[in-house]
Amino acid sequence: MKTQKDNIQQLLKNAKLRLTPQRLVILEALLSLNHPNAEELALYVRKTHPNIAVGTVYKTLETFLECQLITKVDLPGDSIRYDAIQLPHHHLVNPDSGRLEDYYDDDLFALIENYLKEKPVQDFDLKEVKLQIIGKFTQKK
Amino acid sequence: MKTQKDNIQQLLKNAKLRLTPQRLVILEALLSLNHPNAEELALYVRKTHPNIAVGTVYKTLETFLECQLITKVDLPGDSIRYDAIQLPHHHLVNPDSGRLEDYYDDDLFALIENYLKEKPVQDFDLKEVKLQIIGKFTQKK
DNA sequence: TTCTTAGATGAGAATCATTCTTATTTAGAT
DNA sequence: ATCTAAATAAGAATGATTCTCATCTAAGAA
Repeated sequence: MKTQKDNIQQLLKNAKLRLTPQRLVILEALLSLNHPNAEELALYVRKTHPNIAVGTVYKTLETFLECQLITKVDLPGDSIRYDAIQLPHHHLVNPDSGRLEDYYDDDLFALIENYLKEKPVQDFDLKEVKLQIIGKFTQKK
Repeated sequence: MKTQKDNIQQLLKNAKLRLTPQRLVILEALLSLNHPNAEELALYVRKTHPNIAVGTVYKTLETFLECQLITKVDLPGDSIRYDAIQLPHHHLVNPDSGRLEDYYDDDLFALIENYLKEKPVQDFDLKEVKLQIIGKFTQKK
């Protein structure tokens, strides 16, 4: 029976990173919070590591980015948010409130990627597509 | 025979904004440069207005955003970039180099929007979609 | 178990993109 | 020409992020 902690450890081992307590809890935070920024991560981590340096949070995030454990998330004018979900997904965004949610729809992904296969972008080596769906949430979270 | 300058003036008049020289040249820069950030705009403007305050650039951009003359452009971890193009378009992005280009394909837009009409996102009032196509440019600009 | 070492962290300083503040200037109406 | 509200200039302030350097420690070897 693998726990979340085991999964997190496995992710770090797969990435050949050291299993420091700080890294474990930061990755846990990234998997638990909704697209947290550095400040939100720091708040979460400080519950168990009151003395963690904010520089460590940033440095850890940078390391995770380099290993592609996580990605940065687009949101104009907001502080950088991070995303640890590896499954293909889109983002629902309300620019007014800054709320950001994952949206999973494999068919939509397939539709876009097939279209771009049939009609490739010239002079561009496509790696992935990201769709932002902008609007308003009509249901309280 | 309308010049670009006339067009710019018309855009500002339509938005009920005053036609200050600074605003004229900033909008010209926004229409001439490729998704400039504030610094790039300031450099462009300083050719004709050496004493412009950087705060004025930012304040002008904010005013243009409020009037929806321009939009901010997503690019994780980069400084805010701005876009004055009003026609529907996607963005081609190379995250490694930071290069960003417009990509026009009305069919792709229609495809996505039709899909989302047929399969609406629950509890979400959709306003627009933005597609980022991530990869590498294979042709020198 | 101990030792070693390269990697990671802590603490605080530095950077810089952006926003704020206040005095001055000016676009546009009359 | 005058007036006024809006816009600008100049510089200070803010805060998210990065840098620096001393210290700590995960993990591998013995």
